[in-house]
Amino acid sequence: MAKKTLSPRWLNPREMKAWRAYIIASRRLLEALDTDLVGFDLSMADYEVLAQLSDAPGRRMRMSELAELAMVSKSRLSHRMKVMEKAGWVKRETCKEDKRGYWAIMTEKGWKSIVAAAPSHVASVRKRFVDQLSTKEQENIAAIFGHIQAELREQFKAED
Amino acid sequence: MAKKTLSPRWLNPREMKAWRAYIIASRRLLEALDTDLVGFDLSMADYEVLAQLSDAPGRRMRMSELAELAMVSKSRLSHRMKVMEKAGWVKRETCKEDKRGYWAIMTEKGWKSIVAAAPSHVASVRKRFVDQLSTKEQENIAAIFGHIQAELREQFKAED
DNA sequence: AACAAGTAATTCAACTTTCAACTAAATCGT
DNA sequence: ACGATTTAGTTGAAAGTTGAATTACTTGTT
Repeated sequence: MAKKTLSPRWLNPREMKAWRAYIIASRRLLEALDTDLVGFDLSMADYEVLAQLSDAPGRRMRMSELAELAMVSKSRLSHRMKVMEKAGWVKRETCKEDKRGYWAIMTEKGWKSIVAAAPSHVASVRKRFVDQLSTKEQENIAAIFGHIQAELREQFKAED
Repeated sequence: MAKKTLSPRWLNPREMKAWRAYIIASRRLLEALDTDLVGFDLSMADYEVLAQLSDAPGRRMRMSELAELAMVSKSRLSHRMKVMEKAGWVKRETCKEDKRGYWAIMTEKGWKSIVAAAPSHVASVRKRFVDQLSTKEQENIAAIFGHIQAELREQFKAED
């Protein structure tokens, strides 16, 4: 990868303001949302795993697919699943069609946990984020971050 | 703390789209920015610590203030400083005016490291975020996230 | 059929972060 | 000036995360 060393273009005040506002607010926001879940013994990451699993048909999903959807590494998912299995929220079953694999399965208890946590979590997301935005702003955010995400994928491809 | 259990207002499709786009893009973005720094042996968090320190007069700052500005816990800063001290990027000196405290001081080597990393980091922030936004969008982002941040502070106060 | 290459998932070891406990110094109230 | 409280910062242990190595199975090639 060739490195450009010539004259970096520093951020101008407007750019800096956008970047700092975004990064600082995001950190605080994520922090707050995580804190809001503490009472349910969940982190945002674990919530996401359970939420994805609860949406799957039969509330079961292959580990890899779950890792993908919940945006965590396979290794991390393995570790978290061990913890959540101990808590009785999920279990694992070997997969008959592909014996290398496992099904992650949400238990009744796990279902109850996520159902209990969801309203509070959604309320947090509303209060701290969604309800702070006008309709127009919501659409702008969706467009902007949709674009950034798409561009990241492109950039990733381009960098091999 | 009283808990509202009555009829949660789920997110409508527009709200959901904004929230998901934001949260997913943000994760990927932060991931990419961190990856971009790997070659400099820095994480975003460590970069932020060094950047803040390098901006301080005399490139020195009290630990607490540095923790505050870099948005990390005191404990975390202590641990990271130990690592960065071992790497020769910073050192600590007891504070004469307040003998409980310490000065975090950036070394010449640390200064060189951050100066070496900065152009690449700024280029990443540009390429992956800032340059993806129009002038108007930059202003919108600054306004929106400035507002969210302010509101978080309010909410925090209100919750004691 | 045999074997190389690829894939699913876990495990191990190193590292990072958190949380609570701790030390030492400063400040506050009386 | 005295004890009580607060503040600055560190520490150690536990929990979480990462990435490479590993195991076990599947797929593709000849």
